[in-house]
Amino acid sequence: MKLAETTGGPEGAAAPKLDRRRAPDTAARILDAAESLFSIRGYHGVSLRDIATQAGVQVALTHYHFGSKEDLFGAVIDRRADAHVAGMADALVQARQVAGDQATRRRAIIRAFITPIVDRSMRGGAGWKNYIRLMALVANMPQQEAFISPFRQHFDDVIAAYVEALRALHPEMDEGDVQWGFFFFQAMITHILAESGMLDRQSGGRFSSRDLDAMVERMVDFVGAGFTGLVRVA
Amino acid sequence: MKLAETTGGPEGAAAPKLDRRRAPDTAARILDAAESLFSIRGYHGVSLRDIATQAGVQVALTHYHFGSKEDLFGAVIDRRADAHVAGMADALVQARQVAGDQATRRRAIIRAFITPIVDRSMRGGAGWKNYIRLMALVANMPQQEAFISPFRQHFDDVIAAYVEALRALHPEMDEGDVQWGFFFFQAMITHILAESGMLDRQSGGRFSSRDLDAMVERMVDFVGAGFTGLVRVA
DNA sequence: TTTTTAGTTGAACGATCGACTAAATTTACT
DNA sequence: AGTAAATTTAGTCGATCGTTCAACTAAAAA
Repeated sequence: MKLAETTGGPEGAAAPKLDRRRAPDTAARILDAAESLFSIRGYHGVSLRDIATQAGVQVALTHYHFGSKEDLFGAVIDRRADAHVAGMADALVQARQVAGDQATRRRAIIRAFITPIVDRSMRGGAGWKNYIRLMALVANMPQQEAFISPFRQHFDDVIAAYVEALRALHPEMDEGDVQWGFFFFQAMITHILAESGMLDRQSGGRFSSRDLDAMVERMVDFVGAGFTGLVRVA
Repeated sequence: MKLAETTGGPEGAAAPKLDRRRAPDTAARILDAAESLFSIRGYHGVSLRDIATQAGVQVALTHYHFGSKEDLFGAVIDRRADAHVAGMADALVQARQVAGDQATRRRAIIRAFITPIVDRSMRGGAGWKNYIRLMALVANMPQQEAFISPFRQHFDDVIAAYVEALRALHPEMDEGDVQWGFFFFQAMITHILAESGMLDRQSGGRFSSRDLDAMVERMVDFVGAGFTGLVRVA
């Protein structure tokens, strides 16, 4: 997954410097186009020529900047991953400081998990909306390890931290049941984010993206109450 | 979108012959291969040559029997749709006859919705397992109207019937909130079924398909309790 | 038996795919 | 200004894509 590198010219001489003479925005435009197209039609449904055309550049530039098609896909994932993981981790830190009864603190953690995702999708601009949709698309093709493993590499730790926070909050529950609950929660998010892209494109859908805030509230209600259903009664 | 059918010969004469020219199962083999491959790699990730090879037939036969690639995809969907819709409708009829308090009857409806799906995936044979996985895969690419609309055409009515049954059970709830709850429920199912394909292929996964029955129970617990969280307190 | 029809075969079509290269152009630094 | 590195252009490569076709086989109908 190399980024812009020299095309293997005579490397006998010269310094190893990586100073980027001029890269106005070509690489970013390619990433934007790839992000947008991959998130809608999937990896196989998009050609490098599609991407180059939408970016307004030559096909060869995709190879120059990002290598193979798979590498480009990985670069799209990597670009925003760290920022997003950091946002999710921050939200968890704040949620852990919420005081109150068990239900209140649980709702805080649940809300903390989904808020950064929906926030970026709704208010982070077109790029983030596409990125979130791409995350959902990839999360739904688990058969293809090659596509999903880059995502897992980035997000596994922070997800585990959320599960641990919920587990600590529920000493009365089986650890496995807590994992089930969070798994159900993730499944809901994944599907809804995949669908949200359509919903604001054609306004005839079930709800507009403006209603996503309301949906988050209903989701926190639903998931928070759902966890109580997982407590085994003695 | 014809299936392998007898060519309507005059069966008035002779014995109960089971004629069939010389293509006893070619069309079905093509559908099986397409179902299996589409459900794993998606529409664009599969070529007609892949399908023909796995079916052990010539590429041209896919066009002879089913027309274009898109038509073949539609034929895969259509083959099992009616049987599956009927199963879901039957389960709802039985669930409506369950007596008890609100929570009990609600659990019956929830369980009725997911049981036919998981049942067919686990105990319906390889074909049904692939079909269910394909349903999940398609449900998660809502941007592509051409792929999802055939599914909706089949399943919209029976899904509406489930929502109506839950709504009748919850006169105290907003109709919109009932729809939210069922939408969350569907989202969970969709994602989990997409993932279940992987889980029994590589046994290192989080759970084996034998544990799917246990998962259904946890899911009924979770969703049933989740609905209580959607009731607006006055 | 002859004719008709459904099914199958193997090969090819034009188009497009991902990958790659050489040359031209632009930039940063001396 | 000169130069070397960085970037962009235009084009080619073999492979594969979905689709089409004419020829052929075998069973059903006449």
